[in-house]
Amino acid sequence: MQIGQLAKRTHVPIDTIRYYESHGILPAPARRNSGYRSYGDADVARLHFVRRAKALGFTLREISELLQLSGRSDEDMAAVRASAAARLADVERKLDELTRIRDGLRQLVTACPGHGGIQDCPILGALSKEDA
Amino acid sequence: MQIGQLAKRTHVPIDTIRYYESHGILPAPARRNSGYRSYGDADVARLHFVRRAKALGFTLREISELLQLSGRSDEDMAAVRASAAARLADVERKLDELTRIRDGLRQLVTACPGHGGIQDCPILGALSKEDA
DNA sequence: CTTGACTCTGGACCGTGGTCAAGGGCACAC
DNA sequence: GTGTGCCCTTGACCACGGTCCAGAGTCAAG
Repeated sequence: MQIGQLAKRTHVPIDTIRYYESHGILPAPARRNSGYRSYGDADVARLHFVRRAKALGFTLREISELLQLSGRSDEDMAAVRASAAARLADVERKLDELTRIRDGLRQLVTACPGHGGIQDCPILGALSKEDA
Repeated sequence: MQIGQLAKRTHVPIDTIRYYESHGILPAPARRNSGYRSYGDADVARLHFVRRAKALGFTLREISELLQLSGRSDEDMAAVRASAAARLADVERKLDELTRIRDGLRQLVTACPGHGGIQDCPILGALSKEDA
């Protein structure tokens, strides 16, 4: 399979596939005599892996590490679990933060009557307050 | 007040203040004969505004627009409220997405026994699946 | 008068995750 | 052998939000 086929099957753009290769996320594939990259089903699986992991919020660096791990059959799965747990903790932290932000915005929107002179706007007032 | 004082009072680095000015977030301040920027209390308030709005997830572009609005006293506050409401909707969308991600990660972490050969790891298995 | 702290400008650089373009080679049909 | 479509590499460029640097000017204290 050449790169265009791989791109179509995985819905990952060609440029992005080459970008992944150059940044160590994907292994360098075999080449034909022509220099064309030659891919197999394992590469399709790897790109699916990348897509799904990205959807879960893993960075490309983390994905690369997971893929390294998955290639070493002597490894224990503890490291993989630890990575997922770290991601989970991170996501939960972000959820907390975003929830606080949502509550703050709700307060602002609720307090604002939505019409009248701008100098009376409680949103702008609240944002200009000294104390963080 | 010169830029170093403003930086100290607002806990915004000097370079960042100049960056804001060059990107239209802050107005160009008056200059002394020496060319030094000269700030007043209004600039302190504006930087507090920026800090707080950033903490609420507004982009610099949005903050800039809010500041433009707040400077035009003939404006109605409807536009301000609309901006905050748009931000709120955006945050709620992100919360939903992040919640889905959290649930996905929880499933993975729960399913993984945390030890054993990597070829049996349910996390790597789930991530490699074809279907998104 | 010198020293040190502060400020000025312009432009380079960072990380993240790509995206695009130029200038060339390869493969196959007609 | 020429057209068309695919592929190659290198390197520039994008948004975002800064951060840092060099080389020069300013200002106050000792």
